[in-house]
Amino acid sequence: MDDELDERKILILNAIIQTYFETGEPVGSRTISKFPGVSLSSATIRNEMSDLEELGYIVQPHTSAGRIPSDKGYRFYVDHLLDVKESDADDAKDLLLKKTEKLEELLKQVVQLLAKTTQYPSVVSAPSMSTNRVKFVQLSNVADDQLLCVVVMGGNLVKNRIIEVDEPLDNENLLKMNMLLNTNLNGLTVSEINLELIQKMKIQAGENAEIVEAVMRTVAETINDSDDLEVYTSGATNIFKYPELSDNKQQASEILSKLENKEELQEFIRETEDDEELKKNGIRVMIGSENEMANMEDCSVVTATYELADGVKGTIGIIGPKRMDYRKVVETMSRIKSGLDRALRHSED
Amino acid sequence: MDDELDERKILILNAIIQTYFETGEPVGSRTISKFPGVSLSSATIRNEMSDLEELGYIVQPHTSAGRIPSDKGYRFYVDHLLDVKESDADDAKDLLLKKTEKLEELLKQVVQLLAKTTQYPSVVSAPSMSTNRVKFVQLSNVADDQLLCVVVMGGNLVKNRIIEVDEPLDNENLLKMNMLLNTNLNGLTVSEINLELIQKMKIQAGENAEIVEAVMRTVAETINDSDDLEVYTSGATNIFKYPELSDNKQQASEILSKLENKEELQEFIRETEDDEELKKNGIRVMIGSENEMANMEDCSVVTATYELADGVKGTIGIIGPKRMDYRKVVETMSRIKSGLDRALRHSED
DNA sequence: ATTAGCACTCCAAACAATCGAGTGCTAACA
DNA sequence: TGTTAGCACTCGATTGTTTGGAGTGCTAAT
Repeated sequence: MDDELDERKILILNAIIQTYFETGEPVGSRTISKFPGVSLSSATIRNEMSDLEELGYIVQPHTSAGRIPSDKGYRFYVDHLLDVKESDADDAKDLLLKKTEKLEELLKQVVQLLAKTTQYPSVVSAPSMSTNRVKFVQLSNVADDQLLCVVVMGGNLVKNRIIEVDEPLDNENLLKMNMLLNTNLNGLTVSEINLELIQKMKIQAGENAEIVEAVMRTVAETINDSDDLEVYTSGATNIFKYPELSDNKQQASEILSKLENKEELQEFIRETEDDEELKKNGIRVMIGSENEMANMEDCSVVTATYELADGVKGTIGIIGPKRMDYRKVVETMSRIKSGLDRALRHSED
Repeated sequence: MDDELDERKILILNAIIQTYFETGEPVGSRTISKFPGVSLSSATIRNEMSDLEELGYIVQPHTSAGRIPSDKGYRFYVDHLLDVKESDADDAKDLLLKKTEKLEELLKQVVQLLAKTTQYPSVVSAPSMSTNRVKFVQLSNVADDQLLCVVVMGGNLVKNRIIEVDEPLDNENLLKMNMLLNTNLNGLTVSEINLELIQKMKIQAGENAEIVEAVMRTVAETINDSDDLEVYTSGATNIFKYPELSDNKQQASEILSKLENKEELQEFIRETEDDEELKKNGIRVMIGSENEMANMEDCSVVTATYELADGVKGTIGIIGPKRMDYRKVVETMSRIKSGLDRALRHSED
């Protein structure tokens, strides 16, 4: 794929993209001829541009307009022309991720930081539960007919639920129950907690098996509960900074809706996790219609995956116009990703 | 204030507002002359309109255009012309508020329901903590150097936090601590938990007072923690349905930003809670610049307060264009408010 | 007191004219 | 042979002009 472009075409393509990034306007041959490093007449450039267009790297919105990069052009830029500064380890000190113990709070901070730094709408998904392991379970009597069930998962993700019961459990039984729950559930992943296991535990429970079963089922539910599988967003209104996304009300509305619809967003961002067409530093760039989501042709999406514990992954991402400062975005994401990884590893010890 | 408008002026004002609600266009005298119930010539109407304008109930965008209601006009409409059907008690069955035990989930459902029903951006604030009372506190060992602190407040609002400790607490001390915490904190409001109290508890703690103090402080922090004071929003993108709010990108962006900025939103929505200029059914309508917030001149805000327990209040609200279906909104809010009140009262028993 | 009639205003939409940035092509040039 | 100057041409954007119509205020008749 490289060989279809000679040195000079690459130079010009780069100049076009750089200029377009700055102005957002189609760029013409004369502009390029004045671009630093290019010393060719506009006529020559026109010829080269004509070739580049034929090869599909740039397009003309209409005759007698300048050229803008096509998705293929952007792709080439991202793959070959973008030199990302490796993030200094020390560099991450400006991250200022407060040592909060709650994952939710941490992620909220991260998404805000991401949005503020990049100036693009940002998304952070909480790590998927499916491979996360139970660390601690506890039932407590909080009222006569209410039990509080608290579950701590890896990464100190805390889930809780109030369970209504018909008759109160006395302290002795509660203690037994807690023992039973912890011995059986500790270290298990969500998917390993199934009816079969509950059945097994019920038998172990002995005497008050009935209550046990009901409670157990709710505990399992609580752990499986994906309501907490939050997606955090921030800076959605940044799209108004980019006319190509917000001039068209229809489109602006679509994008904002997508950002508001957590379920869809979750699903979408998840898809990118295991995809292995990753770019350097584990950061994935999707340009325009490479993203198969509807109404997203004019957007690029950059995502990165962070890891909480072995296999427990979450994603951070931004959505912006195709004319995006990819370098800054990739560098920022890379920094934040590693900051996050570090913060999580720390809290994991 | 009533007496400055005679029967006929009211009739015409009403016709203007009704028509304007439908069309969104300035309405002229001829249109009104054909309005059901009005049998006057356009010329007569013009005279009346001229008076209404002088009195400030309607305005003319420019000479030779029709009239639109002013804030004062809307206010009159809302105060005197709007007959709200009292919400049938049974009527609320369509509410379908699932009996979720977690307040957060309930509120998320409510805000979505509100947005879906009204088609306006909706906001629901979690009840203010300040007057809420501690119901149950528990510390547990979750790892060698980590304690889990769980606090259940009125309305089953659960807060939790991981506390890092230098040395583990043995079971006996943990038990003592839990006793201490519950005896001292139970039934207290957030504001009653202060340094003085902590000091008192420290003395009671006896031997391992040091750890106790540190932990206690964190517990107090956890309870006071207002991070959980969530505001839920839904349907923000509905503003695109109303050209008067979204045609101007600047304004659209402002409104959406406000909806995204939870802190500001929280503060704003709180202000309306204790204000006693309430309308029928405890629902408050703010029209245009009655709301002193910047960039909200073209919006109306309708809020209602729900009550969790004695004095523990939260707010639900919608933001829409001044040309809003006030009747439907007020009725919907009224229904949802009472549905919510009922659901909460139930979970409180 | 009401209304028909009329002159007047002013926005919005349609249309026309102009400008200029940019192109492709050709012919001259190093 | 690759580069460049020059030129005719295209086409969107901008600006100005015209026109139509909805609406008003005022006056005079009922």
